[in-house]
Amino acid sequence: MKCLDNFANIGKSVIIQSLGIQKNYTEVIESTVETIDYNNAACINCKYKAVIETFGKDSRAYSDACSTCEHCPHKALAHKNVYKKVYHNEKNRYGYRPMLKANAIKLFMLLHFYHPDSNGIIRNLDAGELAVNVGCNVRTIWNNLKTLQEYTYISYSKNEYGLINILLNDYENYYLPANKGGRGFLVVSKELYKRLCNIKSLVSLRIFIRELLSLDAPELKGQASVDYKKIKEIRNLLPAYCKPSVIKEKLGQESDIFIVSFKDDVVRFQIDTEFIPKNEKLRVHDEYARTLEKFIWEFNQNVAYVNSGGICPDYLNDFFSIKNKKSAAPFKPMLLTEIEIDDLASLSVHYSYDIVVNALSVVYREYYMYQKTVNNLGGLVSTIIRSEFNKSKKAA
DNA sequence: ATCGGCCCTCCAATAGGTAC
DNA sequence: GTACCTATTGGAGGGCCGAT
Repeated sequence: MKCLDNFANIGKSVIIQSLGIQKNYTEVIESTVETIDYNNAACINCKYKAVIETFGKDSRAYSDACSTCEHCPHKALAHKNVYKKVYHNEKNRYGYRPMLKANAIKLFMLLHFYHPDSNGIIRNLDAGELAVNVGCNVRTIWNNLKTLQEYTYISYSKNEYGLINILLNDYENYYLPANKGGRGFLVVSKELYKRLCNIKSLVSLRIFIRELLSLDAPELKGQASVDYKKIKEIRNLLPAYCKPSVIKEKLGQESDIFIVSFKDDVVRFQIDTEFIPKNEKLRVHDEYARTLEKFIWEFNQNVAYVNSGGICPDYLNDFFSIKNKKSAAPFKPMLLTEIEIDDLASLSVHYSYDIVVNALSVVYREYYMYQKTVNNLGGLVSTIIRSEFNKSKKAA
């Protein structure tokens, strides 16, 4: 029985594709800005007011007058409401793949818990075990693997022992920064996943996972536990047959993730505090800190062994590389402070654990091996990560 | 391979909203 | 009020999906 990770990172783009792309819609965002009030007594006979009223906005006179007014001691400010129309087109933003059925969604999410490597490859999965975790028949697993491959979510093959090897097609994009086309990822704990698996209806699953994404939106900083949605907004996320009555019926069913209530055409979602995205991230942070400590400890255990000619285990290859041997200096242990571990754990939540450990190996080879002091390990590691992203973009 | 159930489409009836 | 249009609802039925 392969062990599931306690947490999985799942790309937001692929989640949204699997749930179905939202219909295009426009949103009017209202905000207030402070502007200079020219009805103010001091302005009435002012030259600059006259200039602003007379000259075009692209003229020199106009812009000079504006900057004069900006610094005028007599100016009075007024609040003005501005409306901005924002167009939403998810197909452009997230890309398109055919949407999935409930068991396919569950299977796809489950795969992320089998610690894919940095290329998104997972080896030697047992179909029967997947079936137990999804809560379906083995044949359903095989059928859905086929579907997932057909829809280009994954590639897979069966080896001579009947075990499955998987490639998560978009995995590398999950961790790209926004300016490189990354759309971020959702942190899902094993416990949350299990509860999602308890949701039988496809419509409910779509609504609730969308709600998890909403609560993870950057403007909420992932802290909110309550969200309101109009039935109409929910309809936009669903196939056309999902009339308000259908939605209400599906949301009426028990859920152990959200408490749902209605008022007129507004639905109130309240998430179990345990599963607030922010809390999921706090817990995964603690887990990464523990894992890093263990990693450093194991690493140091290997230093003496490798120095005396022992062969290092595969997962430490990046640290004990042949390149280092040429320097003839013996390998040195790594001693990290609690704060440094904490910083690295935070970066792992942001960029993924593997990427951080890989960057740490760069620090080891280029700094620690030469006894160079590192004042701000977190800063250095994130600089290395960002430059890696830039490199990979040039290569592509 | 087959069968049942659920997802989804289609359609008609009704309710609600707006212009005259 | 009437005419017209849109939104919503419920139901019938097709067909695909998932389970055996």
